Amino acid sequence: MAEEKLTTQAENFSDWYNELVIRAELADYSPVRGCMVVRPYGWRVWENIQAALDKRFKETGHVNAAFPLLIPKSFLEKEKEHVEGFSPELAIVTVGGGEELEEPLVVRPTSETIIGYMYSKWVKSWRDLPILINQWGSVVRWEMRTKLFLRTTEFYWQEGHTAHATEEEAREETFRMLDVYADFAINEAAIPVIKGIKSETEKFAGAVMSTTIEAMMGDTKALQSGTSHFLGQNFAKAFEIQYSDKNNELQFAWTTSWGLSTRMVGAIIMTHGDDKGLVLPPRLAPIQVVMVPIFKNESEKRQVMPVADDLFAALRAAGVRVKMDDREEVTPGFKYNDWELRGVPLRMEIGPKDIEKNSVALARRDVPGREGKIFVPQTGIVPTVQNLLVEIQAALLAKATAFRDSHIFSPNNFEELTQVLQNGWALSHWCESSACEAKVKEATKAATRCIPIDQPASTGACIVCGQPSKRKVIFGKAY
RNA sequence: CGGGGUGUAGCGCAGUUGGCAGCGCACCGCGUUUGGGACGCGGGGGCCGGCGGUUCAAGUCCGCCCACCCCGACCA
Repeated sequence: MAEEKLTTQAENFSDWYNELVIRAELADYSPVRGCMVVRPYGWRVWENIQAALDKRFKETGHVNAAFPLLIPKSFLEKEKEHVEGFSPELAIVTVGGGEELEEPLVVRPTSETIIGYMYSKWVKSWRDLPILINQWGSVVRWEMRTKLFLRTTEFYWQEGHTAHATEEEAREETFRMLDVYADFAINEAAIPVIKGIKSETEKFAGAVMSTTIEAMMGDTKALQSGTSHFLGQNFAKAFEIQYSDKNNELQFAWTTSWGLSTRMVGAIIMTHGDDKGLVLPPRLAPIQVVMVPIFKNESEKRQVMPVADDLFAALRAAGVRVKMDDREEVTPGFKYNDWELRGVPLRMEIGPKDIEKNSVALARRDVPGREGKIFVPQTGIVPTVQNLLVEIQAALLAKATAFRDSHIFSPNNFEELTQVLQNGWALSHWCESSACEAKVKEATKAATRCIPIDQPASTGACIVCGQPSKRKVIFGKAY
């Protein structure tokens, strides 16, 4: 049961987040360092994310499968950049069944290697391509500093792995899945994201090109919320994924991989949450409408409950995720705060006055106080609620977009760049050299987030060194 | 691994010159309450992070160790 007030975002955004995750019962700390327990309420959010993504994966021709958790250590070593990137954060199993293993097994940090190995077995002919497989699972990366949902030692995600006959096809796939992620983020999570390409230093270990959707959190820090990689032939060569083309010539395949994790839950919390707690987008909320019946005594209860039950049944029959909070040991006021903390988009209050007037009170989570509370007739409650949920979903996206756009700046020089990065992102010309990127990081702790894909053609001078630049990049502090 | 901090009930904390281990919230029971975080009465719950030392006596003093948190280096 919730206690009193949350730390406010202004007081300490990080404390606000940590307290909220615990008190809203999304997740809890586990006895194992850096690992988290996803509690039922948090997991239902993840399940809704999974459903929305999985539907999109299927629509774009992908199928699900499952690959092993344990991978021979030698597999990781077959791709040079991949092993360099991941070896510091591997968990390694050396004993099984009481015996020292002949070859140590790594707990997968990602599955390019073992899937690459399997693809080499499955691919013989151009007719075997493309292979479009996704897997839902978890991976382990031995992180130094962890934070619930954002960075934990084990995290849950999906990883898609595809193999194609041509470079062009593989590049198309990379961007197709980036579009899927962006569509999901915007239309399901109500998080405006910027699609872009990662710099050389920020890209995935082993990729030729990494793309990302970047979101701005409520403290203006950036969160990479999903990534899609064009792997070129790097893994195909390391694992000998080869096929005979139509001319019977042996070719290496071209592969991609793309992932989105439970980090998305953290993104939702930090994009929409406020000082009263969580604010969940209706499309992903485990509970879309919570009903709070109000009565003082048995006689009022006998009047109120049958009507409340009927409304509940009508909403549920219409597919609305509705919950009746019929606890009698806590007051309605307590319930209001409790469900606001948990981010339920819409609250319905129904008491004796409503029975008299054939009305109910509806309170929007995204509009605080009296302004968000309206009285509507019980008649037609289903469309009323459905329309409001759609409205709330749109309002969340609009609000988050306005917030983000008001915190993206266009500094004119390096000095201004360091200034604006204290309170947002910078969109600037950049020569794409690692040296200039490092200088910005040195001065501000901010890195390049991505080169936005959708940007008007322009030429300019690198904000750091003044060399000519053809594209703008986003700089920002990141999680 | 560097810098800083904290370990006392589930959570947040107090504990004076060393002298019966406490408070608030949460939890359990009973009753009254219930349209924005109700109240009364009665209860349960402790290896005071660990080990060692000083002392008649240690949550308190001394030493060592451990864990966790925050800030950096690394990261979806």
